[in-house]
Amino acid sequence: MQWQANEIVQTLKSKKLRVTPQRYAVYANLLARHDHPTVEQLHTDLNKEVPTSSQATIYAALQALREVGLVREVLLEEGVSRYDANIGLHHHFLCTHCGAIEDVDWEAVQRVDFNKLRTGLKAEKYEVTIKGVCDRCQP
Amino acid sequence: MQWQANEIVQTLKSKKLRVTPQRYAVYANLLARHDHPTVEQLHTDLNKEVPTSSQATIYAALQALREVGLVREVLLEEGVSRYDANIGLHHHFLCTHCGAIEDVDWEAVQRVDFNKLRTGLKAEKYEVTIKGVCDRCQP
DNA sequence: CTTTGTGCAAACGATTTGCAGGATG
DNA sequence: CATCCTGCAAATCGTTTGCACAAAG
Repeated sequence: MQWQANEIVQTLKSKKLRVTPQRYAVYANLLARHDHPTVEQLHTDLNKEVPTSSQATIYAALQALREVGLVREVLLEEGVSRYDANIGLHHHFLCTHCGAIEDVDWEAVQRVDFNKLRTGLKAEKYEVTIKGVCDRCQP
Repeated sequence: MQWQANEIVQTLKSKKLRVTPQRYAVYANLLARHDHPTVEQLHTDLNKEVPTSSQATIYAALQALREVGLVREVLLEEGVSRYDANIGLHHHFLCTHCGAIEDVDWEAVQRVDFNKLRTGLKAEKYEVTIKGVCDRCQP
């Protein structure tokens, strides 16, 4: 998926978010990568060439983006919050060896039914987390 | 599942863990409840009547229990580590309204196959996280 | 008695907050 | 030009660590 600057700006505006360079940078970066970076990774990456955003601002940007549903938080490992601009339904694969996280297409996993979920629980959505070993970590 | 003091002691010994009152208390408490408490909840609960364990000790106990596989960490919500002495395979239900977490029997969910997992990924295990509303939070 | 665990307090790291100045619409 | 954002530094919160003493086997 390739995104153009203009689309990104329009998307932000459509959510009534002010388009600041920092916010744009955070969102564009998240759209461009697929490894669910942490705040620290974002911070390092964004400031690689030229300083663009402080940590606090990245946190604020992520929060704003999360509130309007453009970004989601991914919690798979202890003590690490990762962020994902892939909003569509998908599952996750976590390499237990190197910690890499990868999106898994929704269609790559059969649809799950909850046969005997206790009555009283109203399920709304679900997600499958698959753990295993990625190719780079295999013998 | 009702556990007797002796079983608990034997289980700990079988894992070569020294049986201290604090460790025993943490593990017995986790076995007795099913709400995946946080460290803070454990700390409060254990010291309700009589002070038994400091926070640091609870952390240490949980780590020891986790290393031998008697306890697992459950990560479903932001910034909260929960602990679970239910070691068997099971899924989780998370109430999006009140945050309650509930175990879901492995058999309550059909078995999941990964039809088109990218070649190169070797899946070892999986878990389904279901989000929705529990009965206490329904209108 | 040797080894390991406990508890306190200090240290730590990720995230949040207060606030003054700056940019956006 | 009113509103919202940024960046800095200080504050906060969960978790970890160092160390002296105590307990387990």
